[in-house]
Formats: sequence, C-alpha cells, structure tokens
Amino acid sequence: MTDHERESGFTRGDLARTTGCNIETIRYYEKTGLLPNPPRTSAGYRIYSDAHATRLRFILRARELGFSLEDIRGLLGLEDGAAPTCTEVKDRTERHLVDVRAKIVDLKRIEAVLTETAAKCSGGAAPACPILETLAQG
Amino acid sequence: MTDHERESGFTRGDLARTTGCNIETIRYYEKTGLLPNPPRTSAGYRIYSDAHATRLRFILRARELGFSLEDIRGLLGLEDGAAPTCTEVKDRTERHLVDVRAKIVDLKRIEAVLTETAAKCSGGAAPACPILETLAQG
DNA sequence: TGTAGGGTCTGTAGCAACTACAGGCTCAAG
DNA sequence: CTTGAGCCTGTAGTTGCTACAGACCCTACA
Repeated sequence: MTDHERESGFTRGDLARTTGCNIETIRYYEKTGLLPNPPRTSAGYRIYSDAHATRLRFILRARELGFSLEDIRGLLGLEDGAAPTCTEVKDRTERHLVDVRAKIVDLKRIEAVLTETAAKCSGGAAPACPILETLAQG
Repeated sequence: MTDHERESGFTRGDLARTTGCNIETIRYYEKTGLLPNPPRTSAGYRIYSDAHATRLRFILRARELGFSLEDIRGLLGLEDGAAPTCTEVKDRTERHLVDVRAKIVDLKRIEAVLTETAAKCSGGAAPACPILETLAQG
C-alpha cells in the first residue's frame, strides 16, 4: 500500500486494534452486510475510515447489550433501506428488554434449583449422589 | 416391526412424545454418544426401553438447568468410563453455578442500561434518536 | 538488491446444539 | 393392494463467530 493510497485511512488490523474487535469478525460483518464494503488499495487491501470505525463501535456496543445481529441490522436501517424511526428503535429495544428480563427470570430459577441441589450433597464418595438423583427425577 | 420385536419397547416417535424431546434430537444425542445405541428391529427401527427414557429425561432435565452437553457427558460418567464420584458431581454443579450467577449479573447490567436508555426515548419520529446516540457513544 | 518478517487476501471448515429437509423403506389399516 | 403415517439415512442450515491454509504484498534491514 502506497502512502498515497492509505492516507487518511487504516487497515483491517488497525481497525481491529482500535475497536478491540477480532480481525476476522470485521470481515464477517462485512460479508453479512453490517459493515459496508470499504474501498481497496490497488493491491486489494481494505481501507477504512473513521465512519467505519464509528459504525463498528456501534455494532459492538449493541452486541454487548445482547442485541442479535438481526436486531442490529434493523437498528442500522439495513432492512428496508431507510433509517428506522425513533419509535421503531424504541420498540425493538423494548422487545429485547422483554427477552433479557425473561432470561434473567430463567437463570434465577436455575440458580435456585442448583443451589438447593448442591446443598444436599455433602461431597465425599458416597454411593448415591443427591444431585444426580434430583436430576433423574426432574 | 412385528409384535414380537417391539414387545416391551417403543419407537423413537414414542420416546419423543413421552419425553417431550424433539425426535431428531434423540438421534443427535445418540450420534454424540449421550444416548446408547439402541437395539434394532430386523427392519432397522430403533427399539427403546424404559432405561433409555430415564436417561433421556436426565439429559433434558440437566439441559433445562443450563448444563452443556459436555457437562452432561461428565455427569453421566461418559468421559472416563466410570461413574463420577459425588465430589466430582458437586464440583461440576458448583462450577456451573458460578457461570449461571455471572450470566445473571451480566444480564442485569444489560437490563439496567436498556431500561435507562429506552426511558430517554419519547418515541415519535424525532430526527435524533437517544437510543441510537447512546449506542453510538458506548 | 535480496530476503526475512509481518500483514493482508481469499475460501473454507469448525464450534454448540440442534433442526429440517430429501429420498427411500416399512408398517398398519382399510 | 394401496394409502398414509412413521421410520431410516445422510446432509445442510441455523447464529456468531473463529481459525486455518496457501497465496500475495509491503516494509525494513543487511
């Protein structure tokens, strides 16, 4: 890559480093349309700009909050071409929130059962394990 | 399948119905070694017994509690051939419990952020969406 | 000028834990 | 004897990556 070509742009490795994203993940997001195809040098190297970095950070942030890539596609307005309205964004967020809360409830139930079950077990090499028995009875 | 062949046994469909497990999942568990290869009729149909049903229910129950198939393999003593000791089972359960609790903490954090973010949004078709802005800033 | 080392390019395969076919048998009922 | 349901197999798809292999390319140093 010549100085001319890369001026005001950075490579995939640079983008990975500055965002903390795995370098292969960037290519994956490009393939699935979350990131736009960047311009290339004459040798085929991708050239990224600040706009790419901003979008990638958005995606990573949304992922951290548990949005699926499909959700993120919607938030980015990649589904119907137009940017989503504020209402659409809010709806999506609230639907996701419902999912998150349901998962919390689920996990708390699991935690309670596991805690209770584990407490029954004194350890050691007893022949009958209370944990296994609990699992068997379901 | 003749009456003789199926006597005291049931088919994969039967097993699926009585356990609530998807019929294809049964084959998958067999392929991955969680369920033993059942005997077959002369036509190749699998014949299951109560022992198979018991084991499958154990697996399903453990799955409900969030154990991975790898964990379950351990609980069933399929890793080293011998049934695990009570201590091993307890260790595995407690390690899993740590994971579950970590996930709960994670999701609660996510829930808090989403709730807070969604509250900023009044809906409508405002040009600047506070949710999207929050995501962008991360 | 040559070369060593990194980086990047592509396509493809693998992970978990299923799920869903297609295309072919087999079985029970009418 | 046919019809329809059920079973058999292998294989491909799902989500969200991650990890190669084998080929380029680019920079730095001798």
